[in-house]
Amino acid sequence: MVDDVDRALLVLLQQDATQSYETLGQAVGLSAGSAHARVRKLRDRGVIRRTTIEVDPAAIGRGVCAYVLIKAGEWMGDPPTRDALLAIAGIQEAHIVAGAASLLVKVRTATTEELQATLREIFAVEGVTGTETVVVLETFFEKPVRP
Amino acid sequence: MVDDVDRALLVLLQQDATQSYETLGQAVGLSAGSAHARVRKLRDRGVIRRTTIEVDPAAIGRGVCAYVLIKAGEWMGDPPTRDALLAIAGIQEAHIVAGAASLLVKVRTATTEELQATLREIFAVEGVTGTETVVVLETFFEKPVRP
DNA sequence: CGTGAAAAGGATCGGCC
DNA sequence: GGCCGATCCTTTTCACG
Repeated sequence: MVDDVDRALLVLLQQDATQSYETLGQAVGLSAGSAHARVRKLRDRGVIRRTTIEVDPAAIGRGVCAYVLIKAGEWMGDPPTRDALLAIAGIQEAHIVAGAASLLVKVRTATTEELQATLREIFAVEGVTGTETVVVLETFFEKPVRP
Repeated sequence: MVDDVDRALLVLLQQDATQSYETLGQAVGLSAGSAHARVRKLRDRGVIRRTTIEVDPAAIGRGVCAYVLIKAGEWMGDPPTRDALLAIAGIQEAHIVAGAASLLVKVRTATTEELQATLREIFAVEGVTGTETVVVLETFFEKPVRP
């Protein structure tokens, strides 16, 4: 389904999605046309979800990062909960998790005041009985995925 | 430093970094050339860190996702710790955090057995006195950052 | 699946407002 | 800063192995 050449292409594109198919092809021992065909198929199959840019959070007023574990008194894995969390601007990711907490969300804000406001919003969501916040002081690293 | 037009460009590029500067320019009311100049400057200033692809984790054998809170008996915010964590294949992100735990890492593996192996590797790192693992059952959503 | 080459469309640069 | 226009390069497609 995804062979070694595909994996190599994925790694290269994760590093830099602006390089030409010519360059890409040379790196994996293929012609530009073939490299292109491979990548198109990866896109069509959904292996490549999209091409994006990585933005420096601090440069756009999102310098504060925290993970919030959310405890619930009821099942919160349904669309209404999802929509309520989606509507909170400070929340960037939301996951249903196993363990003492029901949900884990990643929050990014400009200031700690905004973080506080976001926590208030989280508490206002139906079913939330408690939160535990882990504030990120520094990000050590973020590796691209190795396929 | 980053005005409204820049912010609009960042949002558009996060959604789809493959669109032409012509399209981009029309969306923000600029010519293709000017849109291009804006984006280049955003790159040069480091606001745009890089252009990447988003890969479906399940498609490349990374279907299992977990967050691990790491407790330490000593300060673990120095390069040696960083390097030790970098060397662990299953770890995708590592953050220094405030709270009961010292570090928070994001782990992605193909299977729960591999997750277990990764936890073993984490315990082998100098200074680690305990871990608390939060397994992700389902990802609700991952929003692009709104500048 | 791969290749090579032609056609179409963008990226990029310089001169100018 | 932004616009326009002219190259140059890439993406994209196609007939063929």
